[in-house]
Amino acid sequence: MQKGKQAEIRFNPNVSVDCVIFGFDGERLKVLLIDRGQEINGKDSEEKIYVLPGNLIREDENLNDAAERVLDELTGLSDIFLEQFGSFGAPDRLTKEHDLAWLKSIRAEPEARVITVAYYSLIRADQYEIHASGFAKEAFWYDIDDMPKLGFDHQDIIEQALTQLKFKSKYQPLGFELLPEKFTLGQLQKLYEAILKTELDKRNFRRKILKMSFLVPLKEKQQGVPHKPARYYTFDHDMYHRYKSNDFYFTL
Amino acid sequence: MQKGKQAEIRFNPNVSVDCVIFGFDGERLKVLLIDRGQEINGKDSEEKIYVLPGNLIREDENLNDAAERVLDELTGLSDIFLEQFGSFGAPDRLTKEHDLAWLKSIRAEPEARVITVAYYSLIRADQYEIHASGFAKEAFWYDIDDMPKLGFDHQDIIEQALTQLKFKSKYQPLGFELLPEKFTLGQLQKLYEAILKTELDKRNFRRKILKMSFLVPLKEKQQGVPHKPARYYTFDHDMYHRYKSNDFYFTL
DNA sequence: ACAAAAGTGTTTAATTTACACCCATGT
DNA sequence: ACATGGGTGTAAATTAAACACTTTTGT
Repeated sequence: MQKGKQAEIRFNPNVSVDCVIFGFDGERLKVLLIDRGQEINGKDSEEKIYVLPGNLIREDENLNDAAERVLDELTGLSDIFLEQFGSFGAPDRLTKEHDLAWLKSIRAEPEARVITVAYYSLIRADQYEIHASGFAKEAFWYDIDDMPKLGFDHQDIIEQALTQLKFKSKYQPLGFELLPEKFTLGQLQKLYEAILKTELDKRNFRRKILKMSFLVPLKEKQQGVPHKPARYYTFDHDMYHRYKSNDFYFTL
Repeated sequence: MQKGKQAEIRFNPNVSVDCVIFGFDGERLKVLLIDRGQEINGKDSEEKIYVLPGNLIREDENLNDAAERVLDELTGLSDIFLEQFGSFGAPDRLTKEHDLAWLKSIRAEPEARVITVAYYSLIRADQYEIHASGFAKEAFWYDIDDMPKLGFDHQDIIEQALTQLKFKSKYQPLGFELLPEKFTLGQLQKLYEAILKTELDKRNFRRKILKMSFLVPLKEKQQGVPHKPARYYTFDHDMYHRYKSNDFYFTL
């Protein structure tokens, strides 16, 4: 991420990154979408088109850096662990008129064939502040089961991200890189339930998840809740990686 | 642009595909590499550089098609199920002199920043014929534990492909899309052992693998082997996919 | 006092592991 | 006849699944 020599920044016209940021609010799984600020029917129709935060990569930056930069530029989110999960780029990706129209308004080569490298992450929706900027007019969390019309092939990209998230969460302890600092076991269970769309037995869940040695209980407990306050846990990165490299698997 | 044939074929200068083809010969795991036909020290030194089969994509083809085409063009392999597993493209990917020298000999824009989308597959090394063509002077199987010097970041790409293969084989029944038509359970076990680098108990392996309903025994048996001939099995694609979608997991 | 989620064990069923011998064939 | 890998079952240990009540807090 170098700034300064403004005139020097060149973008690669053929490669972009897109970020699928899943957010969990304690109840439901959401995705972060941006309103690209395009009036679709001339008048101020309600038909807006939403897209994933994404943009072209710079010629001098690697893919991961590009993903982090673009996410930051459009939504203000930084220091988020992003995991690459696939690349998309059918030549007929640009089939919708409004997509082309929009590209003409922001790109030097709007008709260039673009391959996008997709990343995803999972964060606590309420622990980060979103600030739309750049061409993002607004940025919102959308419930995964109730999404608006999306530009390009972003619907497809999100679906694949979800598949990946489900798969990973089933066979690995939910990429804890993707999780917030501290959490209660109830929250963690709800998260799993939201991702896997099943109900889990509380006692069995706790036993299994605690058997993995990288969950560490904190002294801190919930406050101000109208029920028995739950203990917070955090997780030990070192332990986690040792565990991970040791060919582990687990199942819920 | 590159080929004299038709003036119409245009390549995207910034995006390529690379194929990591794993081959199993009944004993060991190999990778298919091509000799790009470059004399490295002027004289006929033994220091050749090998690369994965890969090349730029066309402007009008999607990524999967590009991978299939490029693989076919360079090695003669077709009808092989390829699975995308990642994209690579550090801006400093082009650090080796000989890589640049070679690109200058075959590309219109040899210095362009290239992002490559990587695919892998696994086949029976002895059931396909390899015919090097295009810029591939030769194509060989190399033992996974005894590989020559590789161009670009191909060493890294292969390592990640192997990790992916290991991971998948552990949690899914080894992408049977990637397997040959018919096989004995002994061969299948050896394959798993080669990938996972462990020994497996024969009886337990058979029980577990047969419990999955998509392995179907054939009437055919081995012939001409100096021991009790083994039964051949094949696998039922439909069953496999039904199984797969049903949230299954399994472990060896 | 009540509503709401936290926290905690045991019994039963299913799965995994370890382990050894006979069989069919080619040389 | 012998060398080679194919093919088979069982008992013991581990892991998964089902299940209900008491605790702590805010209102």
